[in-house]
Amino acid sequence: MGSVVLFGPRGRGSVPARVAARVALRVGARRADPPRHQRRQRPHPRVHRPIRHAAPLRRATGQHPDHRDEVFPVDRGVAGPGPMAGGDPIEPRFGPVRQGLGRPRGAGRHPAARPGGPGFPEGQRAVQPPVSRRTFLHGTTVRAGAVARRHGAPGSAAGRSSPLTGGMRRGDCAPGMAFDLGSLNPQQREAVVTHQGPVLILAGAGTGKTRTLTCRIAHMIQRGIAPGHLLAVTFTNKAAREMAERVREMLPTRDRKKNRARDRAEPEDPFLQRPTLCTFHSLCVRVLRQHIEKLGYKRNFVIYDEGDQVAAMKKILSSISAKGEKTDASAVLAMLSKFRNSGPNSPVFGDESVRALAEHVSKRYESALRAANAVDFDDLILLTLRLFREHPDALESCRRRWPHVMVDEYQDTNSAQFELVHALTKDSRNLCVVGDDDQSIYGWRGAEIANILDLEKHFPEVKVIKLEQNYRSTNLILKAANAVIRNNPRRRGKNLWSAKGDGDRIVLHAFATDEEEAQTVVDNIEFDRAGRRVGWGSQAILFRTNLQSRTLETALRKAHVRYHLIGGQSFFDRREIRDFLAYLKTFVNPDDDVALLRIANTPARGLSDVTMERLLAFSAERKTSVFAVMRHTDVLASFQERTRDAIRGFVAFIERIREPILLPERISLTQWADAWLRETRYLDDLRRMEKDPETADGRVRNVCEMVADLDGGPRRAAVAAARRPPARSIAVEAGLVEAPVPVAAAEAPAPIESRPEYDGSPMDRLNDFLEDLTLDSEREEKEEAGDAVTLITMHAAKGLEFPHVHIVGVEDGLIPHARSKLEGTMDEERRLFYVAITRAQETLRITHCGSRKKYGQLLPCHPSPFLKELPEECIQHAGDGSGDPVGAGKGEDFFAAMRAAVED
DNA sequence: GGGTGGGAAGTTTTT
DNA sequence: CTTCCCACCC
Ligand SMILES: Nc1ncnc2c1ncn2[C@@H]1O[C@H](COP(=O)(O)OP(=O)(O)OP(=O)(O)O)[C@@H](O)[C@H]1O
Repeated sequence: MGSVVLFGPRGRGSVPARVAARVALRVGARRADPPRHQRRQRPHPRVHRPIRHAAPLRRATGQHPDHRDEVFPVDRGVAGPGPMAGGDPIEPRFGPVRQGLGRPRGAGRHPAARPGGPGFPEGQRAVQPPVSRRTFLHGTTVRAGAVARRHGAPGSAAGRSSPLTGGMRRGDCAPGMAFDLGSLNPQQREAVVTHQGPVLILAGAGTGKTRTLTCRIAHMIQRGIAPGHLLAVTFTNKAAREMAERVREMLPTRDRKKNRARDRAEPEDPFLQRPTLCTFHSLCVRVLRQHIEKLGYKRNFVIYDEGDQVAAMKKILSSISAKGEKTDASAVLAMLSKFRNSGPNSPVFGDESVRALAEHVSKRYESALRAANAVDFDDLILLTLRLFREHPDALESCRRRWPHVMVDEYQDTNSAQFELVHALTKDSRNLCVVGDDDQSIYGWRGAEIANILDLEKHFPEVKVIKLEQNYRSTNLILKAANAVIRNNPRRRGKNLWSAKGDGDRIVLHAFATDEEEAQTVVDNIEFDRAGRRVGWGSQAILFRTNLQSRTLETALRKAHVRYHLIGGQSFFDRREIRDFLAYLKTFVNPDDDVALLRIANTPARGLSDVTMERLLAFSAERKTSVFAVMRHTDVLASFQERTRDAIRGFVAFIERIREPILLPERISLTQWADAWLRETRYLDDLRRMEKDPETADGRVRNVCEMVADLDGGPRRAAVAAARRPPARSIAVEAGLVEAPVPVAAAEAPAPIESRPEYDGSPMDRLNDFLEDLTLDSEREEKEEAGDAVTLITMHAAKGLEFPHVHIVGVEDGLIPHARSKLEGTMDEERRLFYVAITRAQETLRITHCGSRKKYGQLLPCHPSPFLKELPEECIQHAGDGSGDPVGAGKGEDFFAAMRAAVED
């Protein structure tokens, strides 16, 4: 593992999209069917990952330098041992501080100063965020449905200075103001300067909790605590990156060493290390990569995503249940997850036989994963706990490594995560957690509000800090949010206030259909942009379910509005992506049955359902992997000659392809994958199976981009692709890049030895790649996708803020969700609505419709009961489409008229 | 062993 | 409306 700020996601280019698959390996329809082709499964018609189709433009517009400058390790300044657990540093020993930066206190601040702006200290420019503004502009592309993306040239007008940009940022601190304590209110300051002992910041939305935490990190470093000793756990990888960025801006930059993709050697000296900012899961991966052999796993374990989990579970269920009987594997997994995560007060299964069955299934599942040297999301936490329990030395080394622990969004931690935190901090007592019980929205995932409300039980001496000033929203928005959340029982009341004025009223808007709703939201956005110079980037559309984004996307695309969809699990659900990843996993570890079964006969190579089923039976009987039994001579002998040859050929293929990745020599993984993909003719198969040539192209391109990503991530991918031999490159074939002109082709590629993207052994790099994808699927190449509207679920919006927010589909059955009524989780739904409202800084529009397309059928719906909880004086009803003047001005009418004119 | 068509089923939120 | 599964064809 490298010395990285964000591990899990390495500091390299990274890979977008998210994992979570319903599509799984078809193991398990009655005993265990091997994978089969899914037919007629087309890629999502919507362009979910616009990025994925942008490659051609990428090259055309040129690359931008990788500006990923490092801040840490920071200047060590005074030599001396780092503070040990519990010991406070003696003196500020932060190194030579650049003028105007990092002044311990009282430094003047210019909130308006942005990078490059006037009054900005020399040298600071370089710290501004990498200018890789890639945006997608719909409708400018070559082919329908595809999306082009451009990135502004470094420093171009697309940059921050543009009045048309804006958007989410959190814990914001303009560079230069550093963590000037004067910019904090007294309560925040107290949290920031309290470095020792447990601290709990329990405060409402927008009160600066995250910012306080960020400043605390910077302050601790400035006061001489070794950066390497700090651990801050965030809820998402994105949040971790943002926090790292903020901390970076607050501290002087010194060592400008290039952040190499795989700088595995971490300096011993904690002063030279960087603080650890990541999610619980990334943290555990990091710990486990180091220690997991103690638990009997191999170091190169893979992490199963949801699709893999379902596949594994199906296999088990079908083997134990009567044929024809089908149990919902994902439901079983959900139950299992709850059961495993919910600590001592685990739910009791009413029925004894159910309980026994659950235990049995759970055991089988665990051993299946272990046999495949795989762990799932829950395992990451649970195995780490087990490691700590069974190997005190490992625990001890982690405690020494991170004597200071911080957790953001603490209200959403589950029991296992609490235990983890507790294990780390029980002795040092240096724990700072931050959260808001009103924003606990992950109960369905095992989150325990009790973790935050009962922190005193475990840390009686905790210093509780309350923040009451909201810095985010105008008063009417805040008032409405408070009024809504007040309807929840059992909460810690808060008195939020804001110094911002009343601001605009919340605009409430009803529509007949969801399409109208989407259209009007887009109209409003365009009106704001044209008439008020409000950039797309400062607009966000929030919805309850991922499905709802479709209608919105269609409307946005039609209007040529750039947008940025967060979440939505399509990319990695695609068949070709899952296949490709299964191939990689198989090469990493052929004993991974789930992966192997998926690709064994994809493309068809004579290993039919029946054959694979028989092999699976053999493997169960002999308690070994499918791959292993494929090499047992007696097993082979039991097959017909043709099948036998097919099996032998497959085994030989796997062994031959994985050979180079078992060696330490650095290689180009892109070329490697390119070679075996061509050998298997997988892409041809893909194309053949697809009726529509355009979707086929899309699929092939997706795979090609993955292949290109293997070497150093997307940013370098285009370069790498362009350098490949023109004639045979699959990238060229796929139209991923244009065939390089002869001159470029003649240019000798830099030797592999000197290219940082090849650092590390192939096996390690593959593991990193898979890990990034599984853990941080959300990741964009660079957080700022340029000026684009954000489409996001209410859940994923937690912690973010936007000047202008649209909440759509606020209807009974969506929020609160129909299911939550059955489950009795109305309170959580209300919190979710509260979270959504409190994302808005300046304006908020809430919409709902009278009917909504569902199953392709228009179904009636009714306004959410939560709407009645909004105080009348905070809201304003917009016209219902009948021509009344509406909230945002005449925008809607204007556009509606225009549209009508155009469409006729 | 491989490919096709028809019918059924299902839709919360995510590391 | 979309995706998954099964039964039936070649
Ligand atoms: N003392 C302060 N002075 C000025 N602005 C502040 C101050 N504290 C926080 N802010 C600003 O308030 C906004 C909200 O801060 P932040 O995101 O840290 O709040 P939060 O409590 O973590 O919110 P949430 O509960 O929604 O996650 C940010 O834009 C931040 O820059």
